[in-house]
Amino acid sequence: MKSQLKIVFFGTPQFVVPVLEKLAENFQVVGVVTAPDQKAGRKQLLTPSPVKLASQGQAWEANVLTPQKLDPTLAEQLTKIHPDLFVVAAYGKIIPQNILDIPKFGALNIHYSLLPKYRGASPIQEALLNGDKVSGTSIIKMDAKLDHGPIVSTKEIRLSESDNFESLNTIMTKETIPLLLKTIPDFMTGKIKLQVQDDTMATYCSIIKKEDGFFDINNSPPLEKLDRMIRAYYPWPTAWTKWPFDKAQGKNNKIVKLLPQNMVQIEGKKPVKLEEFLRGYPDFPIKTLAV
RNA sequence: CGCGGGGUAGAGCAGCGGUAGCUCGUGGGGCUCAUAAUCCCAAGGUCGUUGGUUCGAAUCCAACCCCCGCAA
Repeated sequence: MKSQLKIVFFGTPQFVVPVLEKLAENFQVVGVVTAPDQKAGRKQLLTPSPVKLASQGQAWEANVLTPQKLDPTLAEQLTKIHPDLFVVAAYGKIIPQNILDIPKFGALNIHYSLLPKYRGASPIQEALLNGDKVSGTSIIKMDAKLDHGPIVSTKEIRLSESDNFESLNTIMTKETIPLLLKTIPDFMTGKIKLQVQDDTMATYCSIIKKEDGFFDINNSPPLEKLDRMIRAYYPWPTAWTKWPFDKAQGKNNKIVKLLPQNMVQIEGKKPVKLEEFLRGYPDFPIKTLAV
């Protein structure tokens, strides 16, 4: 039985596509807002966001919006659609209050941490960097402040020593989808009592930059920290360093990435096990990644 | 025409004009109570493809195919 609830979905990256798909199976997705096309790939071709690509051929294809700015024009477009609810998942921009006010039931946001902990753009990475044993996923009713609105529902997720950003992200999404599908009807009918976040407990994390993954090969961090970086920053930006290796004419600096599962990748080459890497590059200073 | 790295034995690499080499793995053998330890021997490569230059090319030139990093 498909609900007649009209939803507009806000999201951009690949990992959020399953959320959109499941929403579409259970509700009326009447529009999607996602990031504008960007140059990507080695050829620098203009590429639509994964969410936009996933919208091709779908019922809401005509209402895929890719605004540069969340301005009155967008508000007008959204108003025309007459949505009942927004669902926001890794959209990438802060949505102003006047837009959040458009749907009659407001906007829900999914966030991959146990709020108010790790508000911001990199909750999974932050949990991995801190070596947390438990994290989780939260659904909140959005307000204009960053990840600040009252909590609608949450679910704890236990982390393992081998989780990396990619794997944990997949787990989070998998756990969040059923929670979201269950939460939406309960939220609409007012069955759920919203829980205001305790701002005094809030912590924040900012968007990951490429340099965050860098470490000095001559002064590399303790193995435990390195291991956390490797897992938190995989597959991007990865824990990486610059390493000078001998070449016929002088020394050359190459980027070397450390990947989960004891894998190493030097610029221009495929990932290999550290053990194999060392056979070809016996001078590489890191001899083990075992914690 | 965004920038750059690379394609050489099963794997990771060196060689960069004169009949292919290192580490590891593999096979056989020795030493051991024994061994992922150690020693000896062996197998295994049309050096990405196609042309060109040369007495001679993995090594130089051209084109093409494939892989990858930056960037976004």
